[in-house]
Amino acid sequence: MVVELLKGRDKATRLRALLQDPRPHQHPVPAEQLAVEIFRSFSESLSVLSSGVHVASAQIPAVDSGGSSCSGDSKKKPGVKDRRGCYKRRRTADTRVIVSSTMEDGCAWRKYGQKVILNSEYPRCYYRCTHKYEGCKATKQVQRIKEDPITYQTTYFNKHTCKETPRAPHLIIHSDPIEPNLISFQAPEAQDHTPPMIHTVKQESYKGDNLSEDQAKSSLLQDPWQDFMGGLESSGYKPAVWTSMIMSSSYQEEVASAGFHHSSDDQSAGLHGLDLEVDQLGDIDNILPNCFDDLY
DNA sequence: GGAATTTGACCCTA
DNA sequence: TAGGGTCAAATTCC
Repeated sequence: MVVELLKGRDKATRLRALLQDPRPHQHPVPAEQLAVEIFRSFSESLSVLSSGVHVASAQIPAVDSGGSSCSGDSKKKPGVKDRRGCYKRRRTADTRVIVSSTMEDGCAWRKYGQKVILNSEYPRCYYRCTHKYEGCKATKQVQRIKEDPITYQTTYFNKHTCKETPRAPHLIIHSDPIEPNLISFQAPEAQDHTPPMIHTVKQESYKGDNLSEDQAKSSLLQDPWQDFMGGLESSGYKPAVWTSMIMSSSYQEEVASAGFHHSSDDQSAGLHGLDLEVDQLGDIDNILPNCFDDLY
């Protein structure tokens, strides 16, 4: 993991130099390739981190919830009995885990329970959507993190089927069992009604009326980003690592209708998500190297 | 007085 | 059978 983080930081530093250079075409490695490699370093690091945590929790009995209590007494024979008491609600595609400094997410929730969890210092709180009796099955569990008590881990189950929508997009640590390490932002519309999708935006042709090409691009890409950032600030989310931006379906249509091509191929999704961030934030000096420093 | 929260009891799963 | 998830009566809040 350390090796991958160092590689990533090195690539980010080179990308920064490239972007600051008035003659970027003279660099041997293009920015696009560096971005791909940076994204790969993030993925590899998170993959290593994930497998390491898994191994640790299997070897050390007394760790916090997340798989701890299943290991039990070392004298016990491995088998069915070792899973006793390890009941955990099964996660589905609608299950999302968010780590945040606040429990607030803009939705109306009603607390229906609180439990002391084995080996957890803090109780787990259970919430359901206020509109349960209108048929909304959305629930969430909130638990303070043992190692970082000012941080809450919120697990969402089921999508809101009511008209309630959160104010801000969310930092989602994993939204899909197939991609357990994906760190992504998901727009409210996408979170409520559509499965997570990473989309990319490339300018293919411009068919604007009175706006210049730059104005059109700016209006399409910058405004949602500013809303997104504003939403983050208002809701207290301060993520340290950003890897991709997930666009709502309505915004994809908006982008497409203005002459921008969008695609969702897995191979390039991370790259263009990263490109978007670089373009919009314009602060590459701090973002990428610091991401790796934070992880490191 | 209605809505939200608390909390002990019960249910479900592995 | 232990422990996580949910229910519902009691309590608190507005």
